[in-house]
Amino acid sequence: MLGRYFQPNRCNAPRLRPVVRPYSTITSKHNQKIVDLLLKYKAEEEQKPDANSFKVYSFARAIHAVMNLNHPIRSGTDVVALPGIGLKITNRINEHLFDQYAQETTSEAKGAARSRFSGSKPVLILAPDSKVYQELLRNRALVVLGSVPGIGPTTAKKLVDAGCHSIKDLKSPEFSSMLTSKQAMNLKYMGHFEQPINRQDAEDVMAFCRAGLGPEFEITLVGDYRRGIEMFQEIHVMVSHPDFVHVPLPSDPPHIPAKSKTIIKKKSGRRRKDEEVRTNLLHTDILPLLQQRGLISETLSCGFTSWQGVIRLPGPEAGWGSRIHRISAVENNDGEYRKMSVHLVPQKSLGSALLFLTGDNEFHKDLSTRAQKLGMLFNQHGLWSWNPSQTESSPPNAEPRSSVETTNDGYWSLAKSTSEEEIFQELGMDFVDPTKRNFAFVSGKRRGKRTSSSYH
DNA sequence: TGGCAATACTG
DNA sequence: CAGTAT
DNA sequence: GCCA
Repeated sequence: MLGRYFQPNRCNAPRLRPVVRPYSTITSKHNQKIVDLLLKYKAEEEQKPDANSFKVYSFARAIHAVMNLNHPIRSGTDVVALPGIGLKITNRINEHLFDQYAQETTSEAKGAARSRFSGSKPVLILAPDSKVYQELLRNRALVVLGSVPGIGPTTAKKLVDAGCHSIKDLKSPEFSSMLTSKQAMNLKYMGHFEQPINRQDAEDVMAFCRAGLGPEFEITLVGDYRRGIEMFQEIHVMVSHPDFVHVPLPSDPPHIPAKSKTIIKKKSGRRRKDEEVRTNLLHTDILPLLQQRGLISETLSCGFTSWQGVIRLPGPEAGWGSRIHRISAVENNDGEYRKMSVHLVPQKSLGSALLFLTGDNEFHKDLSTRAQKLGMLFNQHGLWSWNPSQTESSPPNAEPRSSVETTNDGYWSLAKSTSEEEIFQELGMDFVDPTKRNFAFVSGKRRGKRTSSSYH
């Protein structure tokens, strides 16, 4: 499973017969056009290199359902209740019907007589005030509004019932006031976030940050970029500075509760956190600078050492323009906008943070598991060793001063954290190139790639 | 959110 | 014919 | 893709 064996080119498949279509001679008395439409979608899915066979089958089922109809489909309501036809196909059929209707009305306008007599197929004519046409309009509006991220079927229905029928309508204050702040933001940046980010975009952003923050800040592109991915959805940046040195201890005291003893919850240190939020370089320097220089456009969430939000792509250095120009561009929502995150990391934790922020998820989970098996703990701040309580006479020279009052059973001490190499070494692994940090590697490392076939 | 079908090929 | 790959 |  998991598409490990997919063949990029079907022409290489050795024993593939000419594509067998269950319905090679498909005719429908009343809905030929719609059957053709669905056949086209089915074929499209089949062509894709990573085709989903269940999806293909679903189209086949839908085609079958339509074929069995003994009356023409006029709108989605004729078809939505049919087994095997769900929301997406209903919407596609509606779209098709609407287009067909528009086409026919224009040809009617050109010459009523001609279209009346030359059309060999039954012509679908709908009065603009007919119930069926209203239904098509409503469904079309539901689809359009539902295409805004964060607006689902429920909100879409509310909006349509309130008289909102298009994205343009939605942007008027009357309707945009019905949106949550998140929905409003997704509307504002519609068409931006779906757009892929390429490596050059990310490099431009990094260059812009470097120019804006000054030489003492060390800036690294992490996430998908560092794993060598060509196109991705979000830019992740790691920032460090010699003045930012705070390395928090793991908050969960014991790593493996051999016996589920009383769970110790220490909520001390709150005041500290508030204090740090104010003095943190992220809040005092990085974010204000990036904002003033016209990069940051929106803040989605802002935590202690990390920020996530929306930026305006600055483009290559030659096209950065003036600060004023960029600021006004952001104000007018001009330019290209993408999601970005910034993580402020102490230099001491550079290696573990790099590992943590580069990912991917599976790889990083694997590291955590390996650490656990060694009785250690891996997080973005470091690889930690657990030192059992020093009731015995072995107070290690690590850094017991930072043990705080976590528990009486022992304390965490930082084993390795400054470079990826030393962390790999400590975990007993060879260095893994960032481009190899993915599920395939993790699973391949565990056991040689075997087929699932095994006899018994 | 995750399970899902049909069939040609293999031995 | 059943298991498997697609 | 659909559906429970």
